[in-house]
Amino acid sequence: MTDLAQGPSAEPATHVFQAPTGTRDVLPGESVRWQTLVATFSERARRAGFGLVHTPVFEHYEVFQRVGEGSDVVRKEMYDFLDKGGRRLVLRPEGTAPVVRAFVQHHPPTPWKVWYLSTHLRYERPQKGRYRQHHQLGVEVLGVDEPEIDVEVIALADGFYRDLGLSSYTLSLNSLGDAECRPAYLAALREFLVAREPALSADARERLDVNPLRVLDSKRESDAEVTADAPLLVDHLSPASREHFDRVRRGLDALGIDYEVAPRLVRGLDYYTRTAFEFASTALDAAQNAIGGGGRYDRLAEEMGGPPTPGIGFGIGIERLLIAADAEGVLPVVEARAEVFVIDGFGGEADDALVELHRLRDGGYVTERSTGGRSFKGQMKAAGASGARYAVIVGRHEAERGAVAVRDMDSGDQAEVARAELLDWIGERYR
RNA sequence: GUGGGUGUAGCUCAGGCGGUUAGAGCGCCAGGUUGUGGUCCUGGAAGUCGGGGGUUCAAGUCCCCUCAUCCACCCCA
Repeated sequence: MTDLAQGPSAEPATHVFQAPTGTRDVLPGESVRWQTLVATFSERARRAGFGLVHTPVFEHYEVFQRVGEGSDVVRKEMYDFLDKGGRRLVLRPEGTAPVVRAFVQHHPPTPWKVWYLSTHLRYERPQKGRYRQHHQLGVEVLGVDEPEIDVEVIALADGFYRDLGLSSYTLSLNSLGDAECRPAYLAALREFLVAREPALSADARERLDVNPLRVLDSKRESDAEVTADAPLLVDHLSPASREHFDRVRRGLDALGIDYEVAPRLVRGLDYYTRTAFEFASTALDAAQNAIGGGGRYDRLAEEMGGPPTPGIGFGIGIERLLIAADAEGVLPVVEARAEVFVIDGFGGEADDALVELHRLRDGGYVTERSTGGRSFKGQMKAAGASGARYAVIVGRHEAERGAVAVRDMDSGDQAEVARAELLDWIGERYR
């Protein structure tokens, strides 16, 4: 990172009081949808026995280095910097590595099942559905090897989508093999690719060295042609990986979760082993259609200095999920509505309206008033706009009788109610 | 990181081949008698035309740079 002490740049300050490139503010309205997402996910996770975990927004560089030199996330997208103590730190680009680091650090009993809502930062060129700061809901399970847990994890994501009302999405499934079968397969793949290297794109050739698997999921047509008859890992799985994969498929079938085997699905993080999966929205025509993805990472805990511990998890991007929800017309933005609106008929010369406002709020009602000393008529307009069902008019005429007027904003009916009975009166009708 | 599109009022957008005080719809505010919203009518506030430089008698309009944003590539959530 550049030295901040070099001083302010000379460029005009037209943009510095805007959210930085690739970041966005979540304002009321939109944030209500976030709350819905989080509450829905939280409930799903709770019922499946997951506990909430928070990890720091930054970690030591090495935590993510383990994620893999072959991944773009590590190679070119990390926000890394030296702090004032000379530590090399990284703003968290993904969610799994920090959770595994926490697992290794605290060595909780297994199975360790956690969910999270976390902020992620990656230095990339933003576009719709891809931001420099984004948020993910995710889960991780440490210490369970059996394929049924893979099914549980995938089913959790699927159930969450369905809870939200999403239906236009697909699940792609693949196995990336294990330590027994992957090395031999990689050698065979590399041999195949090296023989055809001149025909590959520059990007693909570069990947050939760092992670040949990634050449397979290149979206470039010319590369796809070259690798059309390349050996596929699903055909070279070890008996153990084969069986694991088959049992995951059997479990998904048993739960009625549709999927397609995607032999070229690799995913961008190097730590995946065996099960890898990705959910993609079919309601989006944009290139950013992955609404969730994950897989198994059986070596990661050990690589971080912990005991050999299998793991599996997924992440779901909130911003992107909301775009998919919009495309499907679910989870609409709902404006906040007041339940009761208090009109001050004293023109600010008495505090009666203020008192009623707070009695109503204490009584549990979403209660609003208008600010700015507006006229009676202006306050009525505000009451209408607030969506409140009742306007409580606190004014001189009624005050003489120790009462207020309550107007039903839908029907226009208006009644006089003793102040002492206001809460009961509204309670009978509202609740 | 590469290529392309777009930046005019809070929002969505008009502004011919440069030419007077830059417009519309929606929204917002205020009125349409004394304390009553929604519809309607009238009026009003609100714009560094993204920013900087250049060409010109004259630039929202043309040129260059820059910033932001969107799209594609790459990759991912």
